[in-house]
Amino acid sequence: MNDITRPATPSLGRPSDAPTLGMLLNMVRSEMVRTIEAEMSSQGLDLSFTQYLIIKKAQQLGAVSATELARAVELDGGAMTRQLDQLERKGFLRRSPHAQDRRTLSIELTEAGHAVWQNTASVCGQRVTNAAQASLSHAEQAQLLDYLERVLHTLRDKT
Amino acid sequence: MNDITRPATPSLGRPSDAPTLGMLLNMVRSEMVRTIEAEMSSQGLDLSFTQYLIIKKAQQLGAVSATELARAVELDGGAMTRQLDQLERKGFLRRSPHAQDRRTLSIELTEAGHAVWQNTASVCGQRVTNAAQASLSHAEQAQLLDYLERVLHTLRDKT
DNA sequence: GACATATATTTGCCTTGACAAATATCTTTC
DNA sequence: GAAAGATATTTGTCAAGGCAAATATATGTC
Repeated sequence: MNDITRPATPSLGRPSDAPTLGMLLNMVRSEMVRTIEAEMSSQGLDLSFTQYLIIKKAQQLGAVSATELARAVELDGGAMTRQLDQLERKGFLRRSPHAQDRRTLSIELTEAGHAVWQNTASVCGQRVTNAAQASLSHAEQAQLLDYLERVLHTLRDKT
Repeated sequence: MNDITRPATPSLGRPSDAPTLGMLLNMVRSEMVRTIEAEMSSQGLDLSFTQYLIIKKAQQLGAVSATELARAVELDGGAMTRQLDQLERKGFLRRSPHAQDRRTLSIELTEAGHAVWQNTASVCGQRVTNAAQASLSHAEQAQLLDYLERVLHTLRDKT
């Protein structure tokens, strides 16, 4: 019965039940997220992947507004407010009023925030990222990133 | 100030603020999901990406249990129950008792389910997948999938 | 065969993120 | 400079998914 429902595929291509790009992205991403969170947890650091990204970006960008940060990590503004609440409660960042624009916040890592990034979070991220790509040569790793960037731009520009 | 906080990166590597693998996967995946959902919506088909995957898998696998289906699309069992509720309500699939095991359900696409997959959902998925990979040659597309599969297996086996 | 253990499905609870409305504050236009 | 429109943040609401408990049924052990 399977022979009938499965239309003859050109036998040179990939098997018809091989994971497609969307499915694969789904799986690789969630596996990677899980692993990074587990790695941080094993170091006694209780951070979600989203919070990991926020701290990373905050560290890269220095003082930024919530909106800029939200754009940088592709997170909804409302969700960002709540994540900032949590990260502020944990003592990793600080909201201060913006000098020129009273609507805007200036968000910055605290000392504890910088420390947690340098000593733990970035290390966990690096370790997992390296482990994930361990079966690829350096050239292949670069190619993978390049392909993904090209796919991203194609999806955004065209469609 | 930025010059200080940003440690000198080997200038041959990628710029230190270039998106990393995790971030890129995040972005590409969500863009792809959004685009497929938009494509289906434009065809008058109201399906989430998760539901798209469930129908796709159900179509590939024929009659399956909820647990098998859940594993196939990497979805929690509880979440699967609720998705099946919705898809059953929409008339795209059917739950019947399993002949040998009274704990288990046998899940199968209805005629409407098969039709919606063949005529609309799979077409939308194909269109978006192709568009996403349009800037890659066929060889590069195959390589991208291969890299992602290798990354996935590395993450799963090792760590 | 009774009992302990394992598995399938469902349900409740909780957290997260998207979306929209509310509020406060710029910015532009006249 | 007042009104209209744009932008930043917060809050409410909702749907989705993960986890754990509940229930029903199989399976393995003695």
